[in-house]
Amino acid sequence: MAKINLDGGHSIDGKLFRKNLMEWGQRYFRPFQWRVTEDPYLILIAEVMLHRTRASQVEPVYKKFIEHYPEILTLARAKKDELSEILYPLGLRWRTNLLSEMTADIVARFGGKVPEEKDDLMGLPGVSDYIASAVRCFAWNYPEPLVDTNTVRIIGRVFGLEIKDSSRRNPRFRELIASNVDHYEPRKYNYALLDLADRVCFKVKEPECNYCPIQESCLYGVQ
DNA sequence: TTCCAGCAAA
DNA sequence: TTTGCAGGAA
Repeated sequence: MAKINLDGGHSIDGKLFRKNLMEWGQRYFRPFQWRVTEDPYLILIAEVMLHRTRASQVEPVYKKFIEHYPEILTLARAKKDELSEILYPLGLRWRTNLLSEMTADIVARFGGKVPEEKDDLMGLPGVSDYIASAVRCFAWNYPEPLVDTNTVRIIGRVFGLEIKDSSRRNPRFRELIASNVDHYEPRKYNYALLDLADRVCFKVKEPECNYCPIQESCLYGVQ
């Protein structure tokens, strides 16, 4: 019975938490294009696009993008103006340059293959902890913790922690998120967390706790 | 800690 | 019209 208990705070039955979450996640899985592939290149591209950008906004751009650049060598040969035109609707225009630099780096230092090691990924321009972890989890199924605005919100609510903008850099949050990752099916687990954040555990709108699969583990709303 | 930058939902 | 978004870099 894997109990999680840090600093004498709230403790949960981690095994039950994961079971409930993943059963729910299987049912409500959002089948985005970048989720039905294990190609690390495609997953990396998606993660870069999802950076501070809604999935619904990414969908049409991603589709068009991979039609033009189905693999990394076609992207490496891309014309700059065509690339920025495709990426334009996403905003954050510095993404174009970063993506070019990232691509060139993968070609130059890793022979055009997206590296599998965490440190190698994090050495790429535009790639830090979140994207490196996401690629490793979704492409190779490594049990990586994903620390982003969504997982911070869910885990923060479960453990009754105050959630601030800076919480995603808080080691305590990172520890809690890491200690709950499922080690048998990490990909399924992390997708379920992101889907739960989108469909139930809303940020601004009041979360729909009555429909939440992990309600019994969660301190949110408990008196 | 602050900026990023277009878009869609509210 | 305002608000907030699958983070990273400065």
